[in-house]
Amino acid sequence: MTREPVAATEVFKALGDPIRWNIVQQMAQQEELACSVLEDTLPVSKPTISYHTKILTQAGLIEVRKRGRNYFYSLRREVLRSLMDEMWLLAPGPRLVVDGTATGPSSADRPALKAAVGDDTARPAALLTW
Amino acid sequence: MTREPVAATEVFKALGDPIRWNIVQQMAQQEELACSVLEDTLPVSKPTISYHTKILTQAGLIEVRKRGRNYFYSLRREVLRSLMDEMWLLAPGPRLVVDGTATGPSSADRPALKAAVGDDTARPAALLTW
DNA sequence: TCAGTAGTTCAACGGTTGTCAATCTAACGC
DNA sequence: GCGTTAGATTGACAACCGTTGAACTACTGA
Repeated sequence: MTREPVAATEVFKALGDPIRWNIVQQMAQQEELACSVLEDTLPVSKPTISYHTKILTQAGLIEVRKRGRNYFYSLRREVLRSLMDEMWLLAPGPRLVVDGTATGPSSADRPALKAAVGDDTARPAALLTW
Repeated sequence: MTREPVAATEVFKALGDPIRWNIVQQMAQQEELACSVLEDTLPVSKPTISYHTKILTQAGLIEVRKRGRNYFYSLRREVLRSLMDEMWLLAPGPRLVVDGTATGPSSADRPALKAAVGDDTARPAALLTW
């Protein structure tokens, strides 16, 4: 649930707390992160961890899986990526666009800034946007 | 001032407010933005605008220039880019890295994920990271 | 010199956020 | 069933945040 697009500011706000940023970074290392690990690695109590994971969930950044009485969290990288897309619109820089839809959610409706990489021969798989 | 590296969470927090995100987006459109424009386009009082621009400045996101009695703000895009770099570490995806230092602040000390684009001939100017 | 203007700083206020102890719920092992 | 455990929820509280009117500072133009 909470699969409707979340406002960018809500995601930013979720990432704007040291503990939550720490959680997200830990999750990026593994495919799935057990709640008990957070209890060991974070300097806060259980209710506080629960509070922070809830905020991350509401922001769409993590996904919760319950297995028996254990909880496992995983990072929804596509949310992070679409946030990067939004930021890229404000501060464009070197970036690769795989032709078609492979780059991410919003690669299709981006301003027409594309230019072929390398020489002028057709190279359909890689376009450089600046 | 405030040119020392700012913590990622502080920048996220600065971006996590609708009014501040609006300001940043407006700044991305022009090279420089007059304070008076913000007064016209935002639904808050002058002191509030001052408060938000101060937070954005402290986060390193904008730069202030005073000309006579007018203030002009400009976006520091490199801060946005280095934030994207940090996020990219957590959620890698297609991305172009210009060889050397042209990509941004942290392209040098990134994990060794680089691979040459296209065929195997040396193409020093463009590296694809995945 | 002096009134007017642009924007900041200050003080105060209500609302939100982060924290924890206590409590609750659901699954586990016996 | 029954005690134990993992983790969420609740309630309370202090700290922080966003907003504003009022006062202030610095520049402008006559």
